[in-house]
Amino acid sequence: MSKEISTRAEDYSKWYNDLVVKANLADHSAVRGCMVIKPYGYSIWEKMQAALDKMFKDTGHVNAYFPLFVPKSLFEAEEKNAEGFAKECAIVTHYRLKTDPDRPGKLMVDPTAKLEEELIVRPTSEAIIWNTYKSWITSYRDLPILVNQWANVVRWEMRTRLFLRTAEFLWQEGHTAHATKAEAIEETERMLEVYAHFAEEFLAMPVIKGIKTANERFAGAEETYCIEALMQDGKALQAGTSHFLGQNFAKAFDVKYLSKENKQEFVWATSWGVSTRLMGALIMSHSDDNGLVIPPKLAPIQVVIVPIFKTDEEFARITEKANAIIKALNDKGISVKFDDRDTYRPGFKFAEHELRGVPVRMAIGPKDLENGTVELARRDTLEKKPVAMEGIEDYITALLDEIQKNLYTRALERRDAMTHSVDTWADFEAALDKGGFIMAHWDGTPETEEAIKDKTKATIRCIPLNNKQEAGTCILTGKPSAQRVVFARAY
RNA sequence: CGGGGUGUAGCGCAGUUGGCUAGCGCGCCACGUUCGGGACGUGGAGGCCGGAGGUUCGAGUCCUCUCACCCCGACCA
Repeated sequence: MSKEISTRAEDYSKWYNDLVVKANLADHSAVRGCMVIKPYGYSIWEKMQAALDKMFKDTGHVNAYFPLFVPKSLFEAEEKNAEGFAKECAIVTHYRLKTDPDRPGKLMVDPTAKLEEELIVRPTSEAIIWNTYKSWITSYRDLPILVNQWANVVRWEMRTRLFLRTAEFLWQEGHTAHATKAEAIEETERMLEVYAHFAEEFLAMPVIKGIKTANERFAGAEETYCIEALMQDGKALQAGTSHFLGQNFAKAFDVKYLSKENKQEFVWATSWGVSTRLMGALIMSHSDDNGLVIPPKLAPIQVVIVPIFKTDEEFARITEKANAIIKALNDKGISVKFDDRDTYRPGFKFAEHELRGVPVRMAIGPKDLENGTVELARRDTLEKKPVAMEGIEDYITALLDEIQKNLYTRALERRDAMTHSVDTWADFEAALDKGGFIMAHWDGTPETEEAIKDKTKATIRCIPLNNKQEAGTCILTGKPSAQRVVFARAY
C-alpha cells in the first residue's frame, strides 16, 4: 500500500515541492517567481493541451495568437478589469540598452529609449483581443467569434508556488463574441462543462461546478463560473474558470454590430481559461509518497518494460519478447518505453518509474521466459502479479482503463469523506481544522463573506450549479439563507 | 512593502573564541564484483566560501555596504 502523505500544511508544501523537482517536472528558475518546466513535465502538459484543444475544436473553436504586450491605454479601457490586475503587472518602459560608461562591460537602460507609452505584459488578453475584435465585427454575420489562444501570461504575484502560482505561466484563454446575451451565457456554461469533463475524464479529478460570489468574481465579468477541486491536504484549488463578460468589454472598446433589424448593438462576450496550474492539481490529487501517479490518459509513457537479466544472451531473448509485446501494445494505441539501460539496476528503475508515475510497469526476467509470463505492477495500488504473455495487450488495455477509473473513484471518495455539512459557527471552525469542503449557510452578503475570510482564511469557493434550495441560517450572522455554499481554505 | 532567515562543489549541509593544504553525505567519472525493489569496494574529478570594501601578520569566520533567494504576513479574477 502507498504510504501516508502528511497533510500538515508545511509538510505537504515541502512534499509537493520535492516531488515536483525530484520527478523532473519542473525546477525553480533563476528568474524571480518563475519556473523551468522540464521535458517530462512539459510532455504531460502537452497531453493536456492536445486533449483540451480537441475539445475546443469539437465545440467549434479555432486558435489564434495575439500580442504579448498591451499598450497601457488599451489595458486601462475596461476599468474594473484594469483595476483588478493593476497591482500585479510587469511593465515595459524602455526598448534599448547601452554600455555603461561607469562600469566597463556592463549594460544600462538607455534613458533616451523611453517609450512614449508603456507596454503592459499581458496578465490576460481581454483588452488586446477586444481592441482587435472591434475591427473584425461590423455585422451580425460576423458573429459569433469563437477564438482560443495558447499563450503565456505574467502576473507579478508576491508569493509564488511551482505550477500553482508562478509569475509567468502557460495557459489557454478563450475569447468569444456573440450577438445575444443568451448565446454568450450558453457559451460560458458550455465551456465550463468542457472543463469539468476534462478534469474528470482526463485528470481523474472530481470537481464541483459553480459560480463565484461577487467578491471572487473575475474583474470585468458579470458572472464567473468555476470548477473547484479538493487536494489531498484538504485545501481547495480553483481548476478552471469561465466568465460571462456581458457587454463590458464591447462597451469599453466600442465593439458594435448591425443586427438583422438594422440596429447598432453591443456585442456580448465570454472568456475562459485553464493553466499549467492543472499540473499542480494533477500532482496533488493522486500522488503518494512513492511519487507521482499519472492517470493513463495523460501519462506520456503508459507502460514501461524493465528487463531483468545477467547475461547478454538473456538480454537478447528478453528483448525479442519485449519487441513483440511493444508492437502489440502500440497497435492498441498504448505508449510503451523499453527501459533497456544497462547502466541502472532493476530496483533503481522500479523506483524511478514509480517516482515518475508511469501507470503500468512490466518486468520480464528469466523466470518469465520460462513460464511465458510477465510481472505487471500497477502504479495506483502498487500491486504486482504475474500475467500470461499471451494476449497481454488486451489485459493491459483493460488495466489502463481500470486504473483511470480507479483514480477517479478514489479521488471522489476522498473528497466526499472530506466534505462536511455544518450549521453552527463552532462546527464550522472545527471542520476547517480538519480541512476539506464545508457546506454551510451564508446570508448572501459580501460583508459576511469578507468577515468569515478575515476570521478563518476560508473563502466561498463557489455556489454550486443547480444547488439544492434549503432554508437555513447564516453560520456567522444567523440571518436567513436559502442555500448552502461551498467554503474551504484554498490555494 | 513590513518581520524573520539563508547564501561554502551539481544537490543537501558542517566549518568552534579569526590560524596551517576548506570538510562531510548524496550525486558525478574510472575499474572490478554485482543485477527479480533505489548494490558494494577501490581510486578520482569537482570550490574566486554570493559580490564590493574594510580591520588584521593572517578572514569562510569580525565590521560596513550591497545583491540574490527562502519563510511568515499583506497581496493573489
